[in-house]
Amino acid sequence: MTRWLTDDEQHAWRTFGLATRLLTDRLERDLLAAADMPPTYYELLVLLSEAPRRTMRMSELAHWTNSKPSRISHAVNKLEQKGWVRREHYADDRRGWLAVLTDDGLAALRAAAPRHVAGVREHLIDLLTPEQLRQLADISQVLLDHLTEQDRAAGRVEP
Amino acid sequence: MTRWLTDDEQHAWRTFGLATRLLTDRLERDLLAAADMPPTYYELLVLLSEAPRRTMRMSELAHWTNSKPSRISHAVNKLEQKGWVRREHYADDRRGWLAVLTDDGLAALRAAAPRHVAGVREHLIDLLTPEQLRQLADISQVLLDHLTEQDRAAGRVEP
DNA sequence: TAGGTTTATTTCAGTGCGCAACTATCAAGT
DNA sequence: ACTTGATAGTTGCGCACTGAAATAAACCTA
Repeated sequence: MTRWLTDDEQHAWRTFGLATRLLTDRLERDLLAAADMPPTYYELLVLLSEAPRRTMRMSELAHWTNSKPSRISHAVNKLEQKGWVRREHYADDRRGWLAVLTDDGLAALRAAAPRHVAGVREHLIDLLTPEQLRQLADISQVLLDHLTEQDRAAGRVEP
Repeated sequence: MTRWLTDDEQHAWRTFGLATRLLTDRLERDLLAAADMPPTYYELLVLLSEAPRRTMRMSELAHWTNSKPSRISHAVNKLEQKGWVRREHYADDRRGWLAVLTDDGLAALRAAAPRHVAGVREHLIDLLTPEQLRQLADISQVLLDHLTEQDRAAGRVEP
């Protein structure tokens, strides 16, 4: 027997679901239009740009984007073709590979960033009061803790 | 010159973005596993189930899922193959078509719903206090108003 | 050094989507 | 009535993304 949602819960869920979908659609469209950069790529470039030596192992990329290895392999192939990323052997374990963000890649990211930030401001940040922004961060943190905890319990990631 | 995000803003945005992505991924995976129903289909079935006579015009479906006509056409083809939806002429304008949710379709939806609701509870609703739920609804409403207002200003929908 | 495990790649197939071309219908003007 | 133009929807084609499975290479342990 199911615990159905109350009207308030239903309303919250629907509004939330629709709003987030529209928001992400919008940001992705804008990013693609402005920088010819699929959202998938952007995420990977950001991860690399913030990593030490602008470098990450393939498996790390897979972990933080929680995706299968093959997906990363495909994506890095594309990024390598564009000249934004290059592969390097991982010295300590020669099965492994490192993805390194090139200067061109960093430049592309820097070129795309302002538009993206402007979009985030326009469609999210600047719409909310500081109070609401704090609330949103708190709520998101709860969800995040829960979802990553789930993954951990399922034995999918390191502690 | 770009107004970059402050640390607080950055944190809110990242947490929010990641949390929503993980949440939707999770719910979609569960739904697919439990009901063999792609999230895309589910959305359409829900829309139809709540419409008068369980019926909607193709263009309405396109509007409320904000997607291109062709996408709806393809999707309804699939749903029709499954026997969950049937097409009917629209009497008042014979260019138009109605998508009608069949009894089988309603049954499939009813079968999938409990799992889905349980997931929404487990990964969202039950994690938050009533206060937080209200905050989330308010915030989402702000985003929603803004984004649909944008669409309207761009002349994409009726008032 | 044999056997099992881990890391990553590649091939292949499936999916979902949009664009462009097309058909059919309607609505307006002449 | 007849043309013209707009609207509703479909279809075919190609593209991009993803995952499953098979493979190869390096590693680890007994």
